[in-house]
Amino acid sequence: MVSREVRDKLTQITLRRNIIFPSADIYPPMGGIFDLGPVGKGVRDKIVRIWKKLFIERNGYFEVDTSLILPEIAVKASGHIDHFSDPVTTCKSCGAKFRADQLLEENKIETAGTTIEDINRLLHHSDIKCPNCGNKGFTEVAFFNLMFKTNIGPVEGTPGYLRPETAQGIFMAFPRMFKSYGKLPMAMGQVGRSFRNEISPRQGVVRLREFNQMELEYFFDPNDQSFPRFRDMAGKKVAVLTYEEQEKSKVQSKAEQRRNEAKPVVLTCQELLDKKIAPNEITAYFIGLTFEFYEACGIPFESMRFRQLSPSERAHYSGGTFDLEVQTSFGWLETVSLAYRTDYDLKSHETASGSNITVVTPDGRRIIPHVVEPSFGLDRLLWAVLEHSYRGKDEAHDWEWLNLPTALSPYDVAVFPLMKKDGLAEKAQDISSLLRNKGFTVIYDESGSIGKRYARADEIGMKWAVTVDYDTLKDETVTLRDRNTAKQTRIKINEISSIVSKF
RNA sequence: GCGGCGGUAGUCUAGCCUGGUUAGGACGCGAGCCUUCCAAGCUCAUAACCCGGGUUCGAAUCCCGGCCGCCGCACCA
Repeated sequence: MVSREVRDKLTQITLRRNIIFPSADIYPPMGGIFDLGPVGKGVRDKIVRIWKKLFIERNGYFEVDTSLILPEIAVKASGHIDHFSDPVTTCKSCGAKFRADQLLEENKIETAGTTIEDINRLLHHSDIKCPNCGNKGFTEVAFFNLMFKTNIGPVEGTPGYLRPETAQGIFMAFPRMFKSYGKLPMAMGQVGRSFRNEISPRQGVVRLREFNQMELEYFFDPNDQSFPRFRDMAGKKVAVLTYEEQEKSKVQSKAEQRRNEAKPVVLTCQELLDKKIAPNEITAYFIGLTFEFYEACGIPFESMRFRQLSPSERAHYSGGTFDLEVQTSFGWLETVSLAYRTDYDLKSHETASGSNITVVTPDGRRIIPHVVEPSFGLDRLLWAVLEHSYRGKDEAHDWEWLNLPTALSPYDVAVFPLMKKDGLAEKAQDISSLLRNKGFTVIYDESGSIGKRYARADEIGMKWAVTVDYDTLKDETVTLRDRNTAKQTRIKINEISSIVSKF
């Protein structure tokens, strides 16, 4: 586990360097909403770039960008009106808040399919006592929906909602996309923002009201759950915490503790299939690909595991769900959900819209495709990446620094003149624009001493720093400093671009 | 939402208990001098009492409410 101290130190850096900071904070603060400064945005963009490479481009999948605003009928169909709002009631004696349906269920009163009026009646005609203070008497049950509601059109226009996940846009675009490109299996992904009006956001960027997702929907014929070229992934090693393993740990207390004490097993993707842990090649493939992605983002193998969810934990329609959890200062943190959603979503939209969403297979069957969905929480991943990259002082650094993978460096290269005078600054600026014109992102810094500038660059995780000194003026060479070792090598100016882009 | 604790420049913090300060310091940032490679030094500058109300001649300080944060509980389809 990453220590609490690391979280505090990192939080100071992210504020001091404006990597992540509270939104609109010239006004009274809002919880659960943050801005990214240039460095945070730079690192996050690079995480997205790697994701796209692996989850979209590698297998020729489609990337789309669907709307943030959804009509009410769509969120009704997806189940977010009914399942995404909690019936909340308050104890009149002690003020504790409860979910009314859970109170009833705990007292063996069936609530499935009941309306809010039913729940109210059942609750107020029962002898249920407050689990907190033991007294009877609850307030009127009210729904609290986690979606942001708005109006489409003028004041009293059609009700609309900010999307609570990016997935629904993909499902609704599926029929149209399939008609022009369609052949199963087919996959579409998108990177975008989603909104959940959390009751009490906590823990920095871990629970946000406005957050970023990277989701891929993989559509396939349920009669063929193989994955094309699965063999490419078959040997990939992953860590998995099976449901059985979680059950075996006999710690009686909280489910969370039970999970934490259970040991993940390291298996290849092929073994996931052989041992029947993964339901199909598709799931096994994406488990492997997710590990590859996280390792590329600098998360150590030992600090992550796919946890198989128990039947009671996963959504009712799910054919199997695995969460990727990463060790952070908050404990094991869920950052990816890999869900087998069956045909639930497409079927719901077909029913609600009346559109025909079936597709015809090559052998003439008319089916609704099934879906496997790897869904990534980008903000949580960004935070986990930062925590794992944090380094304190060491032999090569008399300051804190971020050991980000080269591919996640917020800018490609830093350029410093050894000093401002004698034309060094001008030469360094020339080199900066040369590199910028070649498409590199460059930070140029001439203030303070050279050591201070190295420290500043290290603190935001810059991998490379080029320094212009007096030899540069004589022979067109510069020194290239590697962040991790602080070692410098002298290279020609025209070699910079090949070395820096090599990674 | 409940309970406990907290909120002072960009960051860290002193002051609060025991009301009266030009609200102090450090780091950072900016300008300048100096400086031939890892947060050197000097000068100057920038910048803060979360919001609202109350008590008082006077509130960063005491009281109440709100907002936000941390910890615990609850919640997290």
